[in-house]
Amino acid sequence: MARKKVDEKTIILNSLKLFRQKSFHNTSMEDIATSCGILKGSLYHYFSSKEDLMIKVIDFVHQYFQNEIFIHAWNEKLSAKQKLKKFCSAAEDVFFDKISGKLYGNIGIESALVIPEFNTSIRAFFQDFFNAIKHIYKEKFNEKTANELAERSVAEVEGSIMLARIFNDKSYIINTHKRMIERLEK
Amino acid sequence: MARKKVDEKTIILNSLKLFRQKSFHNTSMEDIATSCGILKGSLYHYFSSKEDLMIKVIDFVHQYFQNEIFIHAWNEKLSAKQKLKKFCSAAEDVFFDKISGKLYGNIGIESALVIPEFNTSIRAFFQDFFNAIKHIYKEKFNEKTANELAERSVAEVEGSIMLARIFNDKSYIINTHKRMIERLEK
Amino acid sequence: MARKKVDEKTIILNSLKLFRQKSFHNTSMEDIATSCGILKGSLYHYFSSKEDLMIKVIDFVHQYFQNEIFIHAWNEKLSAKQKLKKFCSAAEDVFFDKISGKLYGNIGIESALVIPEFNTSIRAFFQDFFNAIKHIYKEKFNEKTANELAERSVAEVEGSIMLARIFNDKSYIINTHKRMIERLEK
Amino acid sequence: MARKKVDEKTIILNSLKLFRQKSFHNTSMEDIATSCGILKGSLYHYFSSKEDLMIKVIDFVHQYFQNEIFIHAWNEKLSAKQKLKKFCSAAEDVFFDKISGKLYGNIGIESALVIPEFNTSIRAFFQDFFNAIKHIYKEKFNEKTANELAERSVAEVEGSIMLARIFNDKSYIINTHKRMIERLEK
DNA sequence: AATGAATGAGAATTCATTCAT
DNA sequence: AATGAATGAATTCTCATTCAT
Repeated sequence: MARKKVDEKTIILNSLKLFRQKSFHNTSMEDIATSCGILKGSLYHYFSSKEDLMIKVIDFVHQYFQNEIFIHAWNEKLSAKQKLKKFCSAAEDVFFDKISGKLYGNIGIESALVIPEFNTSIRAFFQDFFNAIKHIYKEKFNEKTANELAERSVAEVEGSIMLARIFNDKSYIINTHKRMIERLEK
Repeated sequence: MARKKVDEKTIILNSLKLFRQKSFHNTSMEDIATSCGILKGSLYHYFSSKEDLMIKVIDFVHQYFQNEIFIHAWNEKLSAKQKLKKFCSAAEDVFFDKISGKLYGNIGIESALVIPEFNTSIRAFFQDFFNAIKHIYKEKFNEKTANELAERSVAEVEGSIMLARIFNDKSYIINTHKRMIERLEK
Repeated sequence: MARKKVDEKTIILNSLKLFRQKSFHNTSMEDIATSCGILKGSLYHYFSSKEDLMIKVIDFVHQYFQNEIFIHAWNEKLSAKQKLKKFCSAAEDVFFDKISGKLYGNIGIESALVIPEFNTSIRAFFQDFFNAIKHIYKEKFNEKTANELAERSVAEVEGSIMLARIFNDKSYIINTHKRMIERLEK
Repeated sequence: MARKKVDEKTIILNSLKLFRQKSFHNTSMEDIATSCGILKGSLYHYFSSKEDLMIKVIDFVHQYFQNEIFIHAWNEKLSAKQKLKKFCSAAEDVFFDKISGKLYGNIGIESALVIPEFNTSIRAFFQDFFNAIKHIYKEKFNEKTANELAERSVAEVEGSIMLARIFNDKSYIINTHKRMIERLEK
């Protein structure tokens, strides 16, 4: 069965790391292959193109966020505030690499407009992000208000990730999270 | 032979349009030259490299925002609310192309990390953005609160521009602007 | 593990079909393997290279034509005209796929010059083709005339197969066959 | 205006030579560039893709045949026999390279099926080939007969070019031409 | 100033082939 | 025998950049 050096998931994880560090366009298939310890051509066993790989990376991120972050919003054993605290704390773990101290970007931002398929996957991600936040706020607020608070929160989180990277300062994200939690208390 | 077909500003304006529509990486020097009615090689009379051009585009945008948008924040003949309304309305003019109906992106988002020089220019831009908003809020709030409201506003605006493009729906931006104005009333 | 999924002949038949539909260069080893229900690597148990496979395909075609088409020329129970009619009818069965309605090409044309070994096999094929036709015409004509008629017929048949494919119209081949039969009557 | 090393026509001529010697698939863009004394990438100044180049090569051949060979069929100062003799003699000049002694193939044969655009161009070529021959035969024969003789001639010529290459013997073509001329005398 | 030709490095992708299991 | 993973060389194509005119 031949010496297996990598599997699909490893490639996706390595690609994700590179895409978040250097962006989609600044990462070559060669970079990805090297990071996996295989040759460029071998990537095409697993993914039919760089774009196919990107879509699978986006979907992996989506699923990861679903399982590790969004999920807290739906845990009905917790109060709204507890949900949101767990949510934010899990999100912070994703954006700050404790080991390297690096700040990671959100892969969607730069790639959304490259091909329509990327946008489809990215919309699905944000829809679930929005739904999770809205569900939390609905414990305290009516439909309309929860909706607005969720829209505002998603925008603010995404904007603060951008600012955090530009200024290399994670407090933008932390402050946004604090405000999201405070809003529950009013 | 020598007569001028274009000037630096025309190239910058055309580049800006393309970068906002298609992003830095998806715009080639050829695209830019074509949009200006000149040939690729001629661009190098004005800019030493694509990156040099990009920096000048960012600085142009910075200056444009300064003169057309941020400036309203410092017009002391206006009330805080009037300032902010003018500010937001001017910003909307920049992001929605009334003629084509298209939504334009924020060039900074995808290019900030390409080369350090981009980041320097982009930081300067956001610093002035932040200062303008903070100045408005300071009419009604103390230093600390104004600071926080400005940080929040900048993040929310940037996030909502991203969402507006992804979902092709400008109401994300309009709603953010509304909330920014409401905050003055509390 | 070891049980046979395919045999050499199945691979040759599948390859032949693909080579005739898509040509040698436009058919990959992967295409061939897929059409046989096995994996690419497994082909190398039967054939040492794509070229080795091609030679065996050509030789198979040669043998097939020998047994199914050329053979009628040597059946001395038949008249020359009967021989030729059977010959042509059998040939038509090979070039028109009654099920798919497709027209198949002659594999030799495009591959003759790829490697010398192909040419050797292809020459042997045409030699036998020519001999069969000449034998038929010799019943009615002298050596020299039969020779010329055979040369002419082989050229015309091959040219008409080409035209039939280009114009997707099998009547080129049918008309050529008609003329070959008419020539016996003069 | 920079040192011009090649022009479009030179590239087309060099490509034609290579395609006829080695076929479309066995000729790389690198081969073509080298034969022109330029680099691979420079070819894309003149042709947008290898296929685009191929179409222009086919169209060049078409035009060349039109001006150098088919044209004799329409020279009404000549008798039918004179037309055909000039036609055949001009054609022979194209297929035998007097300098190298090499026999050239007909580029259409192997490439007709690669992309639909090739087939369109190749059909146009054969249509004009057929029309020219038919016009000659119409001086002596009625519509129907001229039609059939033309169809037969085109097929026979193409088949004999193939045989000439396979057996490396130009007499296949010469004999076919002789027969075409003889048919006028019956 | 502008041109247009050429460059050359590098990108994605293809594919016949090898080989350990 | 068959697999499936990996190889590595080749191929098409892109694109920022240079430079003689």
